[in-house]
Amino acid sequence: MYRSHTCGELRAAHINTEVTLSGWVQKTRDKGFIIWVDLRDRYGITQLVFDEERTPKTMMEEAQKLGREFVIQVKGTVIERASKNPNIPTGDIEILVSELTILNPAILPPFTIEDETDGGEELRMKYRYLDIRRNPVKNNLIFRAKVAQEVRNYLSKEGFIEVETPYLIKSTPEGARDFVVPSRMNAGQFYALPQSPQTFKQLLMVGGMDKYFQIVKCFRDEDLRADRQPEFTQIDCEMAFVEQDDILNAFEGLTRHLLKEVNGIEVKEFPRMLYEDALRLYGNDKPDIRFGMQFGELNEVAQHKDFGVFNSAELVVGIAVPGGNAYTRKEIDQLIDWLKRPQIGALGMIYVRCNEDGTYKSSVDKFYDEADLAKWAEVTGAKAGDLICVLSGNTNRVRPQLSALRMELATRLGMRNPKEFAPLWILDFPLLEWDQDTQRYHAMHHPFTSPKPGQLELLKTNPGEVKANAYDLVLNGNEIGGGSIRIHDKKTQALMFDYLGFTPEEAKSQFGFLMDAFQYGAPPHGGLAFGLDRLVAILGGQETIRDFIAFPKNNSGRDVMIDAPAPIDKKQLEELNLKLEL
RNA sequence: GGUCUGGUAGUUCAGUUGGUUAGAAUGCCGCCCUGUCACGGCGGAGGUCGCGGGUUCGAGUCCCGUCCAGACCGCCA
Repeated sequence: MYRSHTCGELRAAHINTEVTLSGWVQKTRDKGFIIWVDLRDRYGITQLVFDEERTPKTMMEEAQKLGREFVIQVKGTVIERASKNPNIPTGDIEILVSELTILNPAILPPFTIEDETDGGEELRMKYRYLDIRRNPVKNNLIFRAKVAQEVRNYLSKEGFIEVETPYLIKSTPEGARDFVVPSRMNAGQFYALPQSPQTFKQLLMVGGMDKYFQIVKCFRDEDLRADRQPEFTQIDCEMAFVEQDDILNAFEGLTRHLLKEVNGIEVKEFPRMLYEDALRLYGNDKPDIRFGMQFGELNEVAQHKDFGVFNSAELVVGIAVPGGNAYTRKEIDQLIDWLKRPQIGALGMIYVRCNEDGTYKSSVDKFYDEADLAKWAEVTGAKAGDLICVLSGNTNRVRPQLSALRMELATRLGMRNPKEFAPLWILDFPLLEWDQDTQRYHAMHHPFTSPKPGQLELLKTNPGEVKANAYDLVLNGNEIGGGSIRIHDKKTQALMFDYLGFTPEEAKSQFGFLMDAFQYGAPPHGGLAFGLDRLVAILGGQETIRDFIAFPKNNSGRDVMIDAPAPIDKKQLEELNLKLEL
């Protein structure tokens, strides 16, 4: 028996108990006459004690040699500490060791195994197994397991069946780049790893599994971000015989369950906002509504004077920054520089100071008088002491720019409290999106999304106007889930592929199996998928998803621990009928 | 594909206008220490300044190239 207790559970009540503990040496404090060893495992830290009076000399010497991260086993007696440590749960007791076994010595770790480690990102990833011993990472993984467990609890209770779908599937040109796997038995042919189990879950609906879910890995061969990994996990869900409201209610229920069970927070009914309103009021389709600073469109109150910049703009729009009047000229200039960086790309910014005495001072006083500026303040909701920031130009460019400014300022003002949760449904996404590169429409969500009832005809005349039965769940400015009511009849699906520029042959070869299935009695269905990594990070109050993934990839898509990807040898290439040209 | 930031001791970082022997903290090693828990004290070891080239009497420092890491834009149905 390696252990009778964990390193986190012994208390004053256990005093005089004989125990066996195993774990890692966190730290030794050698005072000469007495040696303390902090023994650590997943559950906590328990202090071991060796001293001149009570410990045999040979064991004393052995204890002196213990190094950080040695794996040891001890037998001993729980005793009361002479001086207690109120900072840890086991701080009232210590173990007077009677037997010490070194199960495995350890070389020095390249960084300290502590909450505030001295290790940089790269080292931590290379020695991820050491990083996982640290509380912040360990707790994140435990937190993730808790979320996944609660997802299963809730959905199972609601009658959902977890079904696994294949990872080796077929490449399709729509959407993200596929990860591709060569087939040895079928020379010159390739599987693709799924970007999502989309078509399979729809086929499960045709198969009569009317409530399906799966916690599943998905793969997209695109560049990474702090919140984007090439392989990531979705909570993938689908239901048959449902309308949009049924789906929204079902997964609002799941989200509310998670917030309650995981974060201990009760949230009221989630607000619902139309896509076009989100763009108009917040400049993007995933607004953070923990704070205000809504957009005020100023065309009507700013395009009647001789200011050419505004007059020629498609959109003049501003936000009121609470307390922003306190910014110095220099700070405002820095803000403008921030906006002008290529990543944001704004051409400039007009600002209005809302003085405490009710007067206004703007960077465009030459063109606008107090009455004009008062109207701007009214439209943007600016109060005395605020700063109105105004951008103008092409609507599709200005909205994201002002949105970036809104988020940046809210972050600086501490208005994005990670302990606060503001979920929000975004509804009625456009079905199609114009793609400049290919000069055609492509599906904004995916090609299986159904148009709003009665809008099919509009596809022929105004494709960009067609709204979809598509919805996103947004939490604190992050898209945590998205889905749609699907097309479930062959005719409509064929029509969609046609509008998306597929020839009937292409549609048949790529998605024939789906359209075939639709002929055999496909029920109306729809669903949604949550990004689990991101959801867990947000529920955990953090920005980056990497520390909620046990073994994440770095910025270049590499696993620096196992050093993957890596070349394969000639024999493997030959078996796969592959030749490299490098 | 692009923009920006960084790469100096095991680790995290500092290093001035280019100028003698490249520093600090922490970790590590040794000795000491009668209740530590961020233990303390004394001493010690530890460096291809990412790599390659250039400018210069002289380069960690300036220039060019390159590699690596991070953040972002494009991309992510």
